[in-house]
Amino acid sequence: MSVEFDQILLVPGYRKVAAVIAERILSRELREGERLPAETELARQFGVNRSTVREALRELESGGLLERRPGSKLMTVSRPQRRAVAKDVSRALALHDVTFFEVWEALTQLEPPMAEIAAHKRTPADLDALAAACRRFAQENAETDKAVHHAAEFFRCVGRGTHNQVLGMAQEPLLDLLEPSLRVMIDKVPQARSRIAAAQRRILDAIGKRDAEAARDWMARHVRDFRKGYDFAGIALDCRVA
Amino acid sequence: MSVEFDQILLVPGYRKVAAVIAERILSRELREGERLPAETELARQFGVNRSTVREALRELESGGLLERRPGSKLMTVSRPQRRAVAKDVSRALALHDVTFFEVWEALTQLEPPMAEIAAHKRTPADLDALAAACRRFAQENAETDKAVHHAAEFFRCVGRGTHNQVLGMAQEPLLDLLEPSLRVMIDKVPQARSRIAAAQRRILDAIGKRDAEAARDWMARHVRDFRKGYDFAGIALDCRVA
DNA sequence: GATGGCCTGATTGTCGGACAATCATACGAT
DNA sequence: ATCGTATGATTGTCCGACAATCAGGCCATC
Repeated sequence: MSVEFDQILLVPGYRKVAAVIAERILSRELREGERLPAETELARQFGVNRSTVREALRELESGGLLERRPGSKLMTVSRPQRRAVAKDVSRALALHDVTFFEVWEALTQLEPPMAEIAAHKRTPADLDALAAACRRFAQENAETDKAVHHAAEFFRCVGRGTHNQVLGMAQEPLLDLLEPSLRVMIDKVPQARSRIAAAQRRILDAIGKRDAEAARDWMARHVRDFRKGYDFAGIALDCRVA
Repeated sequence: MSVEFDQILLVPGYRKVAAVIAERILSRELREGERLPAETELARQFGVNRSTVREALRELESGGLLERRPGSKLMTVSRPQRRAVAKDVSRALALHDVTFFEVWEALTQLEPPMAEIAAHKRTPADLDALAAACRRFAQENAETDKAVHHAAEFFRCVGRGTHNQVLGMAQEPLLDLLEPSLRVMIDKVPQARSRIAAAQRRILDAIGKRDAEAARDWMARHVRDFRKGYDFAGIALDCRVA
């Protein structure tokens, strides 16, 4: 029988400092918007050098737990912004060689239920936002970039209509990853713009009438249409996104 | 008419350095596992001080683009690990006061389709893993912590069975957020363990037989059961997760 | 030949101090 | 009341330093 030892792990100071501050934020002992002490003061309190504190701050900053309000020096506690987190997720997925198919498949599973829920839970304000997004896509779709952006924005409005942050957060990286392929597709498929606009109107209408079933169905068609667009544009589905 | 100027933004050096290195990694110019030059060398190349380089490295490290293999000094390029990214997501959601209901609702929408896809795409190896997870839950469910962990692990196995990284990544934060409530529930509801075990067996069976419809249905029931468990255990659904 | 000890150089983690640029604030002049 | 200025605080960046650890080579011992 052999003697076994656990691996001893020595955590560097900057990570300990970051962990302590992060814990304070997670436990809501430090509230959002609260200003952190100056670096020298933190260094004094933790009993480490300012350089060490700064490295810890960089870690927390990139994690979105701290931010600096524009034109201010002191760091303030903040909740990670959805967009920023989503960006990290899509970056990670891209590096893991996610394919167009995987993104599309996830869309087919995620978006229809979201439309259904939005039909139930949307407020008048949500509906206004959705209508505005639909209008914007119909009117400003000449430039490919704008068209793509507005198409994604429509999905986001549906997401907000669900009043479910978890679903909204799950959707966000999908849209990031969808964009590049959507750009190619809209460019190459002449009828793409009109078909997207038509689908958006149907979905908007269904959500407006609180017709959950119709919202789900039209959203399902809308997403299925993307796949046809891929085929038509000659985008290989097993090709990685980035 | 007033003259307007765009806000000028001065990006600190450590962020520029981080951005340049990140771009190299994203563009796959730097490949996974490749070792980064030493800090002094990087400082020389970028023409900045080593402290500045170090702050940039902390940013990339916490983003998962760099890591240090245990027992090594040089940093190596790495792809962000799914678990780490998911942890960031669930942390963000928790800070945004996500409720049990939102998590549960997302589960109801996400898991059944995943079971359906897994029934189609699972390999024999996936099935083995799923069966093992099912067995582990059935056998080691005395300690609440183990039971919770194994229940989550079963979901993860289903996720892997979909062979869709996007869905897998969407699922992961849900499981993180589910755990605390599941812990309370399993503790307070006597029949929870047996019901979960039964549902797992049904799902496993359906996926094994490639019966997509049954897999979806049983997964839907499985998740719906959680809600009953919440009610039974007296967990308020509109209560925030953390 | 394999093992272990020892030396040397490279690298990181941490420290202390320094300084210019910017921010916050109060004070005073117009 | 508005503007300019002085003053102190804070950050971004730099320099230099040192202990601890890692990597690799050399050598003695078994």
